[in-house]
Amino acid sequence: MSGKAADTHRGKVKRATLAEVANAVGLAKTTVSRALNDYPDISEETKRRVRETAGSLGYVASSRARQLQKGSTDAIGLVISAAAVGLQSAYQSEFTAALAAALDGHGLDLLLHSVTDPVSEIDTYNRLFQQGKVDGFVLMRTRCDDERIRFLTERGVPFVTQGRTDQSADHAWIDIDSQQAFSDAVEFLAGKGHRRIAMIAGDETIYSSTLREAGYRQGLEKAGIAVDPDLIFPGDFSAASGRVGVKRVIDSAAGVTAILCANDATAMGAISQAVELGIEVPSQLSVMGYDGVRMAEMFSPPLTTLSHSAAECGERIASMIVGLMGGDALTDHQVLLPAQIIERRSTGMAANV
Amino acid sequence: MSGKAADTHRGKVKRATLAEVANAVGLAKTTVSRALNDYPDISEETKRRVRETAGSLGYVASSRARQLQKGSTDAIGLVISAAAVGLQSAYQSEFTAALAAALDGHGLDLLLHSVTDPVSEIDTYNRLFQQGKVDGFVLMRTRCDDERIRFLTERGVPFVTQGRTDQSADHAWIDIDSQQAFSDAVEFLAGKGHRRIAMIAGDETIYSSTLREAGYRQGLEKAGIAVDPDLIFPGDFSAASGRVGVKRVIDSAAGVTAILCANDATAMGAISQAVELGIEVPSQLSVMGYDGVRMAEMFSPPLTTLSHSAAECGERIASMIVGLMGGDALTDHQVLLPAQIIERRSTGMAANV
DNA sequence: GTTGACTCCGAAAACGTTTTCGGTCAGCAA
DNA sequence: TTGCTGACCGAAAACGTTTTCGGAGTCAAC
Repeated sequence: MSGKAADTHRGKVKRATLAEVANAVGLAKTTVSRALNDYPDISEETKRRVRETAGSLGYVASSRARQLQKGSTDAIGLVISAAAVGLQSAYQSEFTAALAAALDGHGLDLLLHSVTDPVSEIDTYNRLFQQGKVDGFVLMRTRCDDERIRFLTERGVPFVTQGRTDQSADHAWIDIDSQQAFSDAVEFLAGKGHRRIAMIAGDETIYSSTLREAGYRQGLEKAGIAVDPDLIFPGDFSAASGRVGVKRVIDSAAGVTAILCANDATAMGAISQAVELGIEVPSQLSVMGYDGVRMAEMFSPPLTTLSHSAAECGERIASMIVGLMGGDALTDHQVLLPAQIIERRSTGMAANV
Repeated sequence: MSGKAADTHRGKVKRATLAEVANAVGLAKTTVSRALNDYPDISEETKRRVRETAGSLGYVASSRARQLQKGSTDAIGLVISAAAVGLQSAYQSEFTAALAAALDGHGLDLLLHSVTDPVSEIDTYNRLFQQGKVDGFVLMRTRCDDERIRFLTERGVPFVTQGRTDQSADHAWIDIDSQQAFSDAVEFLAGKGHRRIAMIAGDETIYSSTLREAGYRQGLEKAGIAVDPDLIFPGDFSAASGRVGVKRVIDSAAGVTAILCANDATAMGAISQAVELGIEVPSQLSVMGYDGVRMAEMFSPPLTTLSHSAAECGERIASMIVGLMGGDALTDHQVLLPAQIIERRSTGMAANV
C-alpha cells in the first residue's frame, strides 16, 4: 500500500493537517504556519522546504479552523426570497453571476441562501451573520423603506445594496440612475413623435419603481407633454404584468402609441400580448424596456431598451463590500451609474392617430 | 448604558459565546451546549432556563466553531465558469434558484463560486473541498467525458451531477430524458405533416447535446423519415447560435418546414432571425425549443417547447446530495425525469412546399 | 451499609489554525 | 566572561464549539 492517490477509500476523505506537515518536515506547527503565510522571520531555505513537503502532502489549510481563529469568513451572503424567485428577473440572474465572478476576484465566495417565508427574512440575515457564515451582505430589490437595511445598520453588519432606498443617506449602495434613464426614454419617444406615452410600472414596493415612474413624469414635462395619470398602469416587473398592462392600455386609454415598461421582462410580455391582439409592433405601437438583458436582443422584434452593465455593477459592489469590511471610511460608497438607450426595433415613429 | 441594542458601535460586532451563556445561567459550557442541542440527559427545567437566557443574550452558535468540531460544513458548492456565464441559459438560472431553495429545506447553503480560467477549474473544486468550505458539489453542464467527475470520484468527494456523462455508471446524477423528449418532439412535428425537420444542436462538448441529437434521429426513424445529416446544424445553446442556424437552414437546406432547437434560447434566437428574414412563424416555419423556461411563454409567438421542472430537479438533487453525505448506499442515485411537450404557437401544420 | 441503577451535570480533550511571547544560538563587542 | 543584537524557531494560548468520560447525588434493593 504505497498510497499514491492516498485515502481514496470511498467515504472518508482525510485532509492533511498542519501538524502532519510539521511532523513530516521536522519543524513546529508554528513555523510551518508562518512559513506558508510567508512571514519575514522564517528563513528562505526553511520556507522552501516547508512549501515542498506541504505540496507533496497535498496540504491545504482548513478554512474552518482559520476562520475560527481569525474571526472572519471569506464569504458574503446573498439571500433571495423564494417568493420572488418566480419573478427573479433575467437581470437579477445576470447580476448574481457577475457578482460571484467579481467577488471571486477578491478571494470571496458568495453564499446563496433562499428564504421562503418573508416573515423569516430578517431572521435569516441575522442567523447567517451570527453564525459566522458570512462577513457581509449584498441586498437586491431594495424596498422603499427597507427593514433589512434598518436591521443590518443597527447591528453594524457590512452590506451594500444594489438600489437605493429612503434610508440611502446611511448606507453603501450602488444604483442605476433609472430616473434619468426613464426621462431620457420619454424624450426619445417624444422625439419620434409620440405624444400619448403609457407606462407599465414596476412593483411599487421596490424603491426603484418609484424612481422610474418619477423619471417618466419628468421626461414628459421636459417634452412638454402633460402627465395623464390614467396612462400609468400598475405592474410588478413580470412579463405577465406586461401582458395585462397592454390589455388595459387598449381597453382604457385611447390614442396611446408608445408604452414604456418598467423592465425588459414586462416589455416582452407587453409585446407578446400586443401581437396576439393583432397590434403590430412597432408600426402601431412602440414598446420600450429597461435593463438591457441579453435576451432583449434576441426578442422579436429586438427590444429597444435602457441598458446598463450587470458586470460593472457586480465589480463595483465587490470592491465596495471589500472596502467596508476593511473598515474603510465612507468614501465612494454611493455610486450612481447611467443607463444608455439601445435603439432596436420595438420602437418606431408614432403612428398617425 | 443599558446596552439594549448592545454593541451597535460601528465596526465590531460582538457575538455572544457559549461560555458567556454558561456563565450567565450558572452552568458549565458542556451542559449549555447539550441543553441547546436537546440532549436527553439534561432535565427539562434546565433546558428551559438555558434556552431562556440564551435567547435573552441573543446567542447563536458559531457555525465556524461547530464546523471545526464536527468536521462538516453545511454548504454545498456550485462552481460556474465565467466563460459560460454569457451562455448561462435561463434554465441554469432557474435551476440554481430552485436548488438554493431546495437545499435550504435541508438546512444547507449553496456556495457559489465563479471561475474565470477553465484551467483552474479542477483546482477550484479541489481547494473548495480541501479548505473545508463545502461538503459536496453539484455539477451542471456535464460534459461527455468530464474531468471534474473523474477527479471528484477519485477523491471520494460527494457530488451529484445535473446531467449524465460517459461515466454515468459511477456517480449520482439526475437528468431529463432528453433523448426521449427530442424523439417525441420529432414525432409531434411529423404528426403535423412536417417531413423535412432540421435541428440546431447544442454545444457538442456537453453530453446532453449528443442525447438530444440522438433523440432527434430516433424520432425521425419512428416517423419513418430518413435522417438527412445536412439538416443537423451546429449550435451552442445560445440565442445567437439560433440566429445563425436559421440563416444556414435557409441558405443550404431547401424545403425545411420545421426546426427543432437544442434549447429555448436557441429557439428564440431562431425565431427572431426568421422573422427578420421575413419568414412567418409558424405559418411558414415551425420552431420548437426545449427546457420550458418561463420566458418561453411570453415570447412572440409563445414557444412550443419540451418542458421539465427546474424546481423538481433542484429538490431531488438536494435530497440526493444529502443522502450521499449521510453515507447512504447507492440507491435511487440515478434519476431520469421526463419532459413534456407544451404546445404553444411557434409550431403549426406544415406549409405546403 | 453496600451495591446498583439512574438522573443530571462538569472537566477536559479535541477539532486545526493563527498569534503572542519567548527562547536559543551565533557572532561580536566590551 | 558578560552582554547585546539579530536571525530564526517553538511552546502554549486562543478561537468557540461538541464529545468523551466520569462524577456527584438520590433512591431503592439487598
